[in-house]
Amino acid sequence: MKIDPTTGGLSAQIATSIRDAIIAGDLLVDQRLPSEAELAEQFNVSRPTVREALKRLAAQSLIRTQRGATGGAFVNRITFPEAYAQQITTSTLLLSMNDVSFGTACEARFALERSCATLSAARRTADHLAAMRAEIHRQSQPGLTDEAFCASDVSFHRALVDGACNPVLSYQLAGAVEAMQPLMNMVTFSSRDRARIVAMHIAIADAVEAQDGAAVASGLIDLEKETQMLAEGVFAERAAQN
Amino acid sequence: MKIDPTTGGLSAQIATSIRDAIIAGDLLVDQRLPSEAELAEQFNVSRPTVREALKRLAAQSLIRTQRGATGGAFVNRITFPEAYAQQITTSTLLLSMNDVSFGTACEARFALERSCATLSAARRTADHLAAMRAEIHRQSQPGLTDEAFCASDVSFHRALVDGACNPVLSYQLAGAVEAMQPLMNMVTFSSRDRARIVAMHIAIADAVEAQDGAAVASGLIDLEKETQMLAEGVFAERAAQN
DNA sequence: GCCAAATTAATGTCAGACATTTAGAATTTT
DNA sequence: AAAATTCTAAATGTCTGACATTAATTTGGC
Repeated sequence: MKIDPTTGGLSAQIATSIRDAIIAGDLLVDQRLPSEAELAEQFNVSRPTVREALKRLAAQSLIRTQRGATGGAFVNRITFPEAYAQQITTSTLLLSMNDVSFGTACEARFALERSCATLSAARRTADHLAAMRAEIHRQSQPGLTDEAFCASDVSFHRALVDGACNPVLSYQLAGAVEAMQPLMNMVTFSSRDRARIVAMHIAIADAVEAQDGAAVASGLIDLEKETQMLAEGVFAERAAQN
Repeated sequence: MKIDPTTGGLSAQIATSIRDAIIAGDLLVDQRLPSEAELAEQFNVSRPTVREALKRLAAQSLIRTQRGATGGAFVNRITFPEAYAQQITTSTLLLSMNDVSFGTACEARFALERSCATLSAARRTADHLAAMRAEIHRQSQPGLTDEAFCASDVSFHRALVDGACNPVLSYQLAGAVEAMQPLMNMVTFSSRDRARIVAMHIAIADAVEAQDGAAVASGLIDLEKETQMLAEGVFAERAAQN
């Protein structure tokens, strides 16, 4: 574990050093790191400095710490839910902080989602279908808030993605789909808009049920067009008000 | 900024509290947080505890710190390269730590990559094409190490993805494509295998040049089949040795 | 009026201590 | 002898206080 004295602070260097060891496979999952005192001696720094480095790694779920006699820092097995959460946080902030246009984000989102149309049509189980139908039903309820409508929309698409039965695909798409939610919330839907979207969701669900991948993909294309058009209208209206 | 005393340690709670404030928009980009001493007073904890919390946030690129008289912690604008790096780290570890099969990861990767075939065919510039051709040339050189061949393969696909001219798409796919590299490195390619892969790359590049999105997608399907077949062979051989 | 030195406010680091948690060993009790 | 309890040790979590380092600001001298 060598350190590069040029970059950042000491704690950052130590964190990088340990992270590289984990990535390189020098430290295996569930392996215990030396105690904080030992690390401090090894790196020739004080214990608080080591602790800051360990907190950095803990923030990325690379390690977990345990108190007690046999405690210490352990290399953590990153789980899919943890990775989901991290990716969604990063993606959401990236979009909200970089003036990404609605059109660009929307295009990326639907392009990615179309990638699992074929697989989802082929492999979806009854559970996935049921989840999609349930969300469609929820969306059709009158008096739903915009937030609730969007949340249901996200759940619908998540069910579609999960239908591909590929956890890696689900993970990658989670960021793309969920990170869009704040942007989607900027668009308010009239009840007529909602009806059209629900109709498209029904068409997609029908295609998934019929295991017709091409129809699923074309349904998603229609939905993207509709979404883009709606957003354009909303933004044009807002621009006119100013 | 309230804290939930039930979960984790103090520093984790403080980090969560500040992170939520950033996500909610209470703290804007480039806005300065209170000094460590002030935060310590606000949360009624000591300075080291606050520092550990800040290090957690710094590890996620949510804040940056600056020393000096006007220094402090500032809300950081997450840049695409930073987000890339984080996503690649997370994705790589997720795959390597969870016994994800080569087939599953490969399927996800190509499915995602196909999603930008149409866009890339339509929008690619001369630069993207040149980058693809350059990588094909590099891959054709004899005596290349397996690592160098795989690295060039990744660069080729990155150029293809970037051709879609959608930064959000590039970002999302970076994780999928690059995270596969360690798994790909497990497969060693004979010179005959390489020749076939290069031929497929040429077919894809030709399709991109001709702006034929369907041909790009079908080229990617062929490439996925070839890759899966090669991997199957390698794994079968390894199993036979044991 | 301009340049250099002192000031100041902030983070970065260190040292030592105490608190808390937990596993395991030692002890006591049944 | 076995089981329950207590004790102990090792580790992280936290606090206090101090000093080092950095960089903007102010002040002083020319």
